[in-house]
Amino acid sequence: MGRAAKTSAGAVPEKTTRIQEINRRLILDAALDAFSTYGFRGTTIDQIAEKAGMSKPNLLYYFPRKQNIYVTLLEETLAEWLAPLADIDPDGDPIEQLRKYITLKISMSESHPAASRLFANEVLHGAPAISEFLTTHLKPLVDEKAAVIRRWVGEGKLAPVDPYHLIFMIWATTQHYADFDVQVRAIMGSQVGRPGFREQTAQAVLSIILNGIKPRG
Amino acid sequence: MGRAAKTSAGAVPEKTTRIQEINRRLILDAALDAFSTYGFRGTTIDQIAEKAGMSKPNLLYYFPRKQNIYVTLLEETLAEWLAPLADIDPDGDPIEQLRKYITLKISMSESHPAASRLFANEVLHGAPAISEFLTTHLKPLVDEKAAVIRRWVGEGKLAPVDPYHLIFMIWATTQHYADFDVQVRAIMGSQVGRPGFREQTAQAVLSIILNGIKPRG
DNA sequence: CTGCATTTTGACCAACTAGTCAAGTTTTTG
DNA sequence: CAAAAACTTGACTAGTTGGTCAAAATGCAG
Repeated sequence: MGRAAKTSAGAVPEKTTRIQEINRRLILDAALDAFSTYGFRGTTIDQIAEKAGMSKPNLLYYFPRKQNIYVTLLEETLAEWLAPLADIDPDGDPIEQLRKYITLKISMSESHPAASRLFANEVLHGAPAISEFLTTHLKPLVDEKAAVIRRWVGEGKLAPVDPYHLIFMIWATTQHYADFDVQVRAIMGSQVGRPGFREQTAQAVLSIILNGIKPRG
Repeated sequence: MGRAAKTSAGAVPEKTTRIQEINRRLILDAALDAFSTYGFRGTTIDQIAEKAGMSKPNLLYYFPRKQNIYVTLLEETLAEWLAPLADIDPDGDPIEQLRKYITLKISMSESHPAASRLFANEVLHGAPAISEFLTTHLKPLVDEKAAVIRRWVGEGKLAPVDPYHLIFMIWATTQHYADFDVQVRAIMGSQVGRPGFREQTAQAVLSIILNGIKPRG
């Protein structure tokens, strides 16, 4: 499931024209919006086509299957999503590195909420299109960084904590603000939109997690 | 959207027969399974009927609309889901109360993962069926408990922390294990099924959060 | 400006799906 | 045990939706 023959970086790139570039982008942007809101099944090709400002057959000229659009979006998102984790420097100061990581994740959650929801929805439904990616790309990267964190713990630079659960906690907490936005808004009301809300969030999250993993006498 | 005329506790209860009780339960159990896996749009009435072991018209005899099943499930889930929060004792020991709350939430996430995913999916898609519930029931309860936590902070029994963000962090972290189960399994592999995994999870989560909010000298 | 390649779309179709209906079967009740 | 009430279902319908197709419009290289 989820093989994107035409769109993946397979074999011959086939020259892309100017029009192709523009229209693919229009479609992908419209589709991200729709998929992240209504899910894969809940989104119709007509919806995407209308948002993208073109006819359905025209859209299908660029992406012959609905699945293709979806998979392309996930592929585009995943690399970007993982970059901050990869950037954790094993030789840096542990608390500082994790502070940077958490801050970046919260920032991404605010600037790309649709991407976060697209991914959340996919995983929530069993990751049919990306389960392979999870084991072949995500797991190795997490294993690598978990080893770094474990070393930091061994060196007494962090309180004894399971690195995997720490990473999950960071993911869960930061993505929560994008994925459960409606709930956050229902509870915190107008505060959410206000400038400085992200800083306040970052401050609270950092305060709890960083104090929670600081080495203890 | 989402008025469940026949199934809500509205007006006359109308005597329910033995058969009704059995079949409604069969339907709801089958539907929870399906909705939590495939989402509302991704689930067909035929699917639910087959899982429940009855014909589609028969299912529709008990729940005239697909929406009714969905809303009934959400209503059933929400009350149960909120109970642990309501149980936080304002007169208890802060750390102990929060330990109990987190432990209970992790336990629920493991024992009712489908319910957690049903709810996550609903909120992720903008909570069309329960946005009213969020503001009329959830918000007041959270406000109440947030006030308690704020008082604890004021009394120096907890480190200065925003109560709302603390609650969000607890929700996000505990529900993560149900909602992102596939991802957790892809990364932690066989460990997840093993006995004692829940205890290990609880230990890690409690360690970070409780140390993160312990009053600091 | 001409001929070929690319792009665009109206009209259409087959598959699917929520919900209906009338006619049967089973259960309950007096 | 007979009549009424409750339950069950095969066959059907109307609406939706992913995808096709052939023909028209547009862009572009020489």
